[in-house]
Amino acid sequence: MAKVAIVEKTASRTDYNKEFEGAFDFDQYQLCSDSSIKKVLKKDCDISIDTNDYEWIILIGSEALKYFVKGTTSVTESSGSRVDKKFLPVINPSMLRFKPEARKTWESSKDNIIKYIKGEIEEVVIDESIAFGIQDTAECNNFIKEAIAHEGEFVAVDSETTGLYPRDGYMQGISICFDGKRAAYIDIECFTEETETLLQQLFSKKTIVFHNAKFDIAFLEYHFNFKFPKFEDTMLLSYLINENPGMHGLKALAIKFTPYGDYEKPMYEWMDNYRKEHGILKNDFDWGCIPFDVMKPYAAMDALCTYILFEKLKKIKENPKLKKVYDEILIPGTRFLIDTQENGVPFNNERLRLAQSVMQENIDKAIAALYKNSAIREWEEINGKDFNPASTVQLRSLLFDTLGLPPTGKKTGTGANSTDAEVLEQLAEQSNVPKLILEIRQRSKIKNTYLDKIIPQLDRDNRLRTSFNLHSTTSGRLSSSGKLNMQQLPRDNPAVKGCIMAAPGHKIVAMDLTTAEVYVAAVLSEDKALIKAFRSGENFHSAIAKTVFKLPCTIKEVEHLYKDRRQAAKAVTFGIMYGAGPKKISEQVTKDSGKYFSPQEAKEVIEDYFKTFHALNKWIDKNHRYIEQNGFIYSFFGRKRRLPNVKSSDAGIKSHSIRSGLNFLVQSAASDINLLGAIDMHHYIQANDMKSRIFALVHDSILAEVPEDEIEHYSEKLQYWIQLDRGLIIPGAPIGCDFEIGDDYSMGKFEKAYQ
DNA sequence: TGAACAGGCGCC
DNA sequence: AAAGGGCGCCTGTTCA
Repeated sequence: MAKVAIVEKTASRTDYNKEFEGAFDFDQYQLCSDSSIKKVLKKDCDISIDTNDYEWIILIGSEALKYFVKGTTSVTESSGSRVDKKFLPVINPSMLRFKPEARKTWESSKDNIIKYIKGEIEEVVIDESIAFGIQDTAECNNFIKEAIAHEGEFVAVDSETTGLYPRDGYMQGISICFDGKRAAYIDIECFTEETETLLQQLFSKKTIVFHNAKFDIAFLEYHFNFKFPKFEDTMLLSYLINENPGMHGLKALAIKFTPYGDYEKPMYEWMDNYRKEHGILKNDFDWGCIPFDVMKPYAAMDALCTYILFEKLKKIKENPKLKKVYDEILIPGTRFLIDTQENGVPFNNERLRLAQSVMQENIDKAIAALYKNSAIREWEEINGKDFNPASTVQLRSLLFDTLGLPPTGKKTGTGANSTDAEVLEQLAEQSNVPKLILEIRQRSKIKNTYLDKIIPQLDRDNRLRTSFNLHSTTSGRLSSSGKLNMQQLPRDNPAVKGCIMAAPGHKIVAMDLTTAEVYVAAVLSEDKALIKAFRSGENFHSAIAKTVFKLPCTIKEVEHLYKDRRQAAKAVTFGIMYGAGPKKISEQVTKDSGKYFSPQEAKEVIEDYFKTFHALNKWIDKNHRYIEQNGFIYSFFGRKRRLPNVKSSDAGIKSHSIRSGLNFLVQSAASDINLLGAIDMHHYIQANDMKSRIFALVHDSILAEVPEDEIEHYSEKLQYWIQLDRGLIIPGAPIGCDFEIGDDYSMGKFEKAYQ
């Protein structure tokens, strides 16, 4: 019998003692990385066990993993898989009480570990017979010919590049696997015209499987002009299986679904050594400097694993709803986003620089004003260093110690006195410091996060090409990241939006859906009163306020006669979509209206609201029950939201899950209306050879640069595709589309503010 | 030096 | 009894 040790950090051993009972003999060790705890529990601590004494060492929880296997962080990633020959990391079973969703991971990890120890899992060796390199043209072309001739329908392809965006790097090589048994990494250097012809034949004949197709196709199109009529994406399949972000990387999936585990580790070790030898910081590492021979096994393994993953993950397509999401949203969405990203966001360099210097001046002025307050110098003398307004720790001590302002009672997550915007506004009456800090924060945010970041990343044509992601939200919304998150540009301050300018002869056309999520709720709940509000064609929140409060005026008059009532109705409408309670709604209304609105008043309005929208209330209750009973729910367009935590014994976690599930129903369908409309419009643009270019999506809006003579055509067709009856529609009252058209995305506000 | 966390804040 | 959903990214701080 193998000699096994178990190492853990906490002292709760009962869980796994029971789980592993009888499977094998094992010794236990407690790991204490925290020195203060270590002293107290000295007797239990034995972190200096000799690993040579054991054939296997089970590591419970991330602390234990980190201690023995350097460079690892996430235990969920490798739970149940062998690491570094003899270590078997596994998630801590004590978390199951609070996180029942981890039950599956625990069970399969446990089974795996037992198999390893009983010798039922054989070690796989990665060598030339399965992962090899090609640097010779003839050999390369023969291999591609072999791939073309192979009977299989699928070919996995992966590319190695020196950058994340096609214009920021070049291609080093591509890996191909056509039988799931072996894969080749081909050096780009050996490509000839014939190679490219053969590759295009391959890409045209077969269905090409990528892991993150958006990335590979963008590179392969930009650098070679290859076309991919049929492709699949293992990352998107993984997303269908588990919509929670974070575990869709090839590495994590290979560990989970292939026998090859963390095969790239030696390459990262090579990189670490190389950086150490040459004194290169992590961020400055150039992927181009990895020699072909170092890269080849790992690059080839990427294609091999992608192939294996596809064979396993494609089973999710047996679920007809998810298959539909994949075929009709995710794959067409990939194609659409490649083009949208390639179009890029048109920036005006001069405006960016102007805005940048204006922001810097404002910051300098505010800092100068700040130093006129003697408290700052006092603080600096006490602490012996310069005051940094960006440090919350320093600000906290300045406000509450040096200045002696009374804390508002609002705390941060860790129990310290908060210094957020709300607190600073409250404190502004007693000192000029909070106001100045707010000003510095606001301008610095705009400068640091947007202007400073955009300028150096512009492409030669002054366009910014950033990423939109299909796989990183639980609701099916897109996310945006990379060079710039296009979904969080300041809305009211024109400094950034004003820098997005259409080329001469073009306009920026921004289409917004109006109250999309409420529209979805109205359709799904079939609430007659809510539907009537949409049918009225009048301002939605005014119509709602009139109905809820039975206001004795026309809908148009609500806006100025009953402003407060309208505000309350609006807050409740949105609050309900998020599952907010009276407390939150009272805070929201107080904030919006500037007048105190008590939780009791909020409670009464909510009651009135549900009395008016009775069917909506019933629909919400019905779905709450469904979510609680089943632990998952499907959206109108077939997306699935898994919520295993509805079974949690923690009431907070449980109710959070139920709120998420309900919000998912409206958020998901609303954003899919927008995405499907954009995809269809994009196809229409291509089919009709229009010159309009969609360059960004923001959840329920679509941004495009449109030639002046196409504006009417574009707007009319976009509205058509958005309002198309996809089954989610109020007959006679399609979802509202607002159009804004201007030379820049601030719609002229930039000029007024800065020029 | 790098990673993780904390606090904060931008958007829909 | 109380309960706001979904994101990404900045700077500062702390610790290994």
